[in-house]
Amino acid sequence: MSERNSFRAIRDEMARRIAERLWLPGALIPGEEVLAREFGAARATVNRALQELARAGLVERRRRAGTRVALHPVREARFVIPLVRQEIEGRGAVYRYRLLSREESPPPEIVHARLGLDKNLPFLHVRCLHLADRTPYQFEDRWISLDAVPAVRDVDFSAISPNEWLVQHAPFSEAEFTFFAAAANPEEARLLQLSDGAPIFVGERITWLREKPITLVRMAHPSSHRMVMRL
Amino acid sequence: MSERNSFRAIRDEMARRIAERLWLPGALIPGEEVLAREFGAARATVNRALQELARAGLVERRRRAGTRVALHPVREARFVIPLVRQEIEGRGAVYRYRLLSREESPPPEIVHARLGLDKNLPFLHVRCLHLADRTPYQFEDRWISLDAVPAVRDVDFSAISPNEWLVQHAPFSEAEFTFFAAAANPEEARLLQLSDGAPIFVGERITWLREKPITLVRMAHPSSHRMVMRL
DNA sequence: GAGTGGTCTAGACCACTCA
DNA sequence: GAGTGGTCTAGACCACTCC
Repeated sequence: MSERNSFRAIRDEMARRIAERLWLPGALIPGEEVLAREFGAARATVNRALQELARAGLVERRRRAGTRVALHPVREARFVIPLVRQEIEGRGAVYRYRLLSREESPPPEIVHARLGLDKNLPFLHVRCLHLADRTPYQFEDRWISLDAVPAVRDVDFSAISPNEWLVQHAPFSEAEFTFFAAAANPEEARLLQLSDGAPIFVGERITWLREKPITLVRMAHPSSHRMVMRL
Repeated sequence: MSERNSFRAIRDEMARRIAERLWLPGALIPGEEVLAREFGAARATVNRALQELARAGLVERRRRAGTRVALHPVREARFVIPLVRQEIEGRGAVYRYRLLSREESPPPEIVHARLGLDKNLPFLHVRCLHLADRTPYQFEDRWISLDAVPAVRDVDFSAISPNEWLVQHAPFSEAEFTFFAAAANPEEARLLQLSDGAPIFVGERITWLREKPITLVRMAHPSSHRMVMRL
């Protein structure tokens, strides 16, 4: 592993040259063929290394134009989409779950607009609370499309959370996440045991399966919540 | 493109089989050799398709054990680390920048602890404001290690923001991001034109170059701020 | 020990884009 | 048209892990 000619070694060596300014930002670096000769590797191996650097945002590649060191390393971080339960248990706390309400209901205008729907489709509205060691951790307010996930009609969600059930029964192909800060409304404050207007951390998620909206969920956390990711 | 035997087509077809439960969660799927025959492709091509599915969290692969459909699709989203300026200009607003203070100073206990430093190193403390169309967008409060980035002593940051300068002059190898909601303290409220105690969205970022801390920054946004990522 | 995925090679052809 | 990256192939060997 990490031999002189492994794609990892080649990738890391090239990353080093970029970090240490041997290859300057904006500069054209040698072509794959040349690098392959230099590193004593096949072109495919160099290609793999370069593709990883491109994915990491360190270089920009274009056919015919060649590979350049990125001017503004538009790097990206990855973050794992957790199950609330795993998130809580991962912190060594006991996970508890409480269903607050579950009813079929037409979604309010704002939800409708958020999902980009033109016609009125039947939805299931589920509200529940996730606790860590008896402390409120997340208030989940969710709309599930009965059109996209009809099976959900037969699930009562008293034992399993919608989060968990959907992960196992309703695959998605696309998702959009939005995070922001807000002031707790009276209900959120009560459920999360905060004072009125206290800052909360909100995550909103919409998922689709092939253009069809599956679910929209709003997850509210007390301001002690930390969302962490590493690069 | 997307021919029958391209790695994309193979990847998408396998993703479809997983989404439609033709391959059940936890089930072992055929080996690369078998799949290669089925798709009329080389094993390397199937391998690339499977590696992408594994990276997306749809399958889990282990040597000798084979490839299984993930039980809990631990999927991950990617988000790009933006330059504030690009973020603002990307919204069609005019970017403005104001330096508030710049001074060498030993970091407070809390910063010190956050960086995991044992000895007292010299730091540069920079505070500045980023505006979108004259509206406060982000208050940046940053500590830069003079030990790791000595060149920063000669930069006065009145014309270029530390964010932008560092991206171009101080590469990093590791980064940690933390996001949370908080209540604006009096200074933050004044600078962001909010009322005292209003909810703000805070991003904290620490970057390292080979174990050595480069900078710690706290970025505060008004609660109208949205952080969005797509999968 | 044997079976699976992980990686590498050498060669080939294609796709895109610049001149 | 020509040069660069993008992808595929066929074959090979290796590394890990389960039996």
